[in-house]
Amino acid sequence: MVSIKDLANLTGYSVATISRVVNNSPMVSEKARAEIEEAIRATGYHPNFIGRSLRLSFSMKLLLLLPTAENTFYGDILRGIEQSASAAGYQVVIGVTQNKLEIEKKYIEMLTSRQVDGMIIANTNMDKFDLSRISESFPIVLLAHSMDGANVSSVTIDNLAAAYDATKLLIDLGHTSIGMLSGRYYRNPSIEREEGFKNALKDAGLPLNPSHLIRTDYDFNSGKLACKKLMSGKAPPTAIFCVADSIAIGAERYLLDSGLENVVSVIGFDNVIESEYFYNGITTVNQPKYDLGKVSVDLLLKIISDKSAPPETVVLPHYLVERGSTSKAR
Amino acid sequence: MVSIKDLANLTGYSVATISRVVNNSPMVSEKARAEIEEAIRATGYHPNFIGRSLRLSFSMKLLLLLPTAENTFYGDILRGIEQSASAAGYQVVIGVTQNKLEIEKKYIEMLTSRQVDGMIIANTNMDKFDLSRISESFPIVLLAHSMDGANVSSVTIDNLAAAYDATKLLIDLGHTSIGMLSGRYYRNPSIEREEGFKNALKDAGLPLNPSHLIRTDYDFNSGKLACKKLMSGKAPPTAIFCVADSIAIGAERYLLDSGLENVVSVIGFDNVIESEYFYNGITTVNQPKYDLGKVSVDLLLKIISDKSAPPETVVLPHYLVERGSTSKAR
DNA sequence: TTCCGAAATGTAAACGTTTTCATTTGTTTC
DNA sequence: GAAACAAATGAAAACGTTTACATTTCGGAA
Repeated sequence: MVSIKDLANLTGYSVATISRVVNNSPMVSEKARAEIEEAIRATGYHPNFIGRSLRLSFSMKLLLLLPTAENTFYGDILRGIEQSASAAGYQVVIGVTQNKLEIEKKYIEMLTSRQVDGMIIANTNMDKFDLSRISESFPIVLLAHSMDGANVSSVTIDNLAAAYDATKLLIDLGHTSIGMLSGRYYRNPSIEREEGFKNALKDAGLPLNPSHLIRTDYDFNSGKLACKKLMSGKAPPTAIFCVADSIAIGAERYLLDSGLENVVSVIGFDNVIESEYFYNGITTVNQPKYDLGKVSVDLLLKIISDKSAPPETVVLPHYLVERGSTSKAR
Repeated sequence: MVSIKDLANLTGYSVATISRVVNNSPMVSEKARAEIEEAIRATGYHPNFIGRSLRLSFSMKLLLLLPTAENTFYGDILRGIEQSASAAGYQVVIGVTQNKLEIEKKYIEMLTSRQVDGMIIANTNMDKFDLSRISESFPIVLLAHSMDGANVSSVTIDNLAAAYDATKLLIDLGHTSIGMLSGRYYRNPSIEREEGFKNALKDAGLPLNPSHLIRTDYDFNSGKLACKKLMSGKAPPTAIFCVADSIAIGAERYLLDSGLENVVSVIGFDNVIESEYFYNGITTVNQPKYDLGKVSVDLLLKIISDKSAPPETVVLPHYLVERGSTSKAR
């Protein structure tokens, strides 16, 4: 592989001058520049980024940690992230953890071993202690969720309020028996959304039947099964708040298959593209996905440039999107 | 940041011995190992991967280039890729190009600048010349598509045959007026699928109405609009072959909205999860997504370990999945 | 011509590793 | 106690950059 040293030997200039040409420094004569550029072309030289990173001690790379690549929720987020990152000259690399702590730790090493300058975490299996410790030494930002008691920056919506609003919509439609399909892992943002759900019921003076709260995985099939379980109980609810659109779609699918789609209302969360086109549409809570991504990067870059800045939480607005999956109780 | 040198000063051992401990070399006394490990714990030392990469001249990282992060098609693929890669001790980083050549080139630099050891490309805007040139010097594999005339390895299904089979299914159902929604960018795999489509029509002695072939983007809304256009012509087809499930779902949505779902059959391509649950299901061509990913990595690693190996094309089997979106012509 | 200042170029160290080769230390054998 | 050998350790170079500082070159002014 041809290096700066080879170009130096080839052209008779020193490595310093070659480096200056490569980096467009003005301090080099036209003659030298021309000769060296010609040599670069002739040899097919490419600067070695590893050598550069080592010398400069930063990589201009950001790591985005995703639990899965199968959720369209992250598509828009990623666009926002890439927009902000590339505007600042950073490259984004993505790591998918499959929700496994061990894979997550592998990726964290990219941070600790200086392969990336900072990290955005979309979902973590670590606890608040791990997270706080990492955040002390390295720039990280939590995306679309937060962690109680952890000393770490995050960009999120107000999940509690959003879940409250969603549940309130069902209540306002006249429903009095309302169930919830929540996340299997008992952590944010599921915790907060359960909280908002329960608060809304309480404020309306409605009871929560314990068997009406089921925890499941964030995918279509799990949602379908969980809904089946919910509806097979002895006093099934007439409305269901789902912690994610993927679950809501699974639930609606079950209802459609059972001919219950007009009897039972379903509301989801996230406003992913499928919720728009599935059947008559899934009513849902919109998260500002693009902005969540964009703001995360902005915050991360701020932390990178000022390591001593205290952790900060940014809350972005949410809103309800009413579609065909919700209707008046009858 | 604490380095091996700091540990050397701290413990009194040389950097060589520290390095040996870090890398679990057996050539180090129990005493030294214990002392050094203690120092590592105390200082919170993490090996710097950049320094290591520079010295070793490989990064143990693979780059996966995706056109978008919004297609669930890539979820399974990624799982296959990660499975094979991590089994071999490699890490996978993902770059999303948004289908923009300039972003793609940025990521290609990660290869040429030695930040990754090899690259899997799921979709490219480069031409066969670019691709052949890169493939000459760096390990790359094309995933789920190939490029005619390019001297580059690829792992794919037989797109021509698959499209032929899909079209044949419609023909066997008695349809004689068949349209196609293809990809906007006239390149593989759209080209091959159009070819298979046309061949099937020809073999059945059916004419292709030129206005029945529409090229559009790979997403829901584009599919919906394209279908509308297709059905608004003066002699609309009774069956539609779509180059991707995302398009097929958009098309089926339009048909549902127009009350045509029982009149017009739709077949998609890829067998993504949504095609299973959308309405009565979308008939489609299954691609072995997990295996496509797995085999890509295996092939890439082979190329990495033997740079002089000639490019190779691996063809994996496909099959049809019949669901509710197709029915007998009437 | 000589001198001066600016512009161009070069030297060498540094970033954090790994590893070859040399050296030291420790153990065994006579 | 010396010789022989194995085990443990260390010194130093190398990977490919960038850059502070030193040196050379070049015009122009005196």
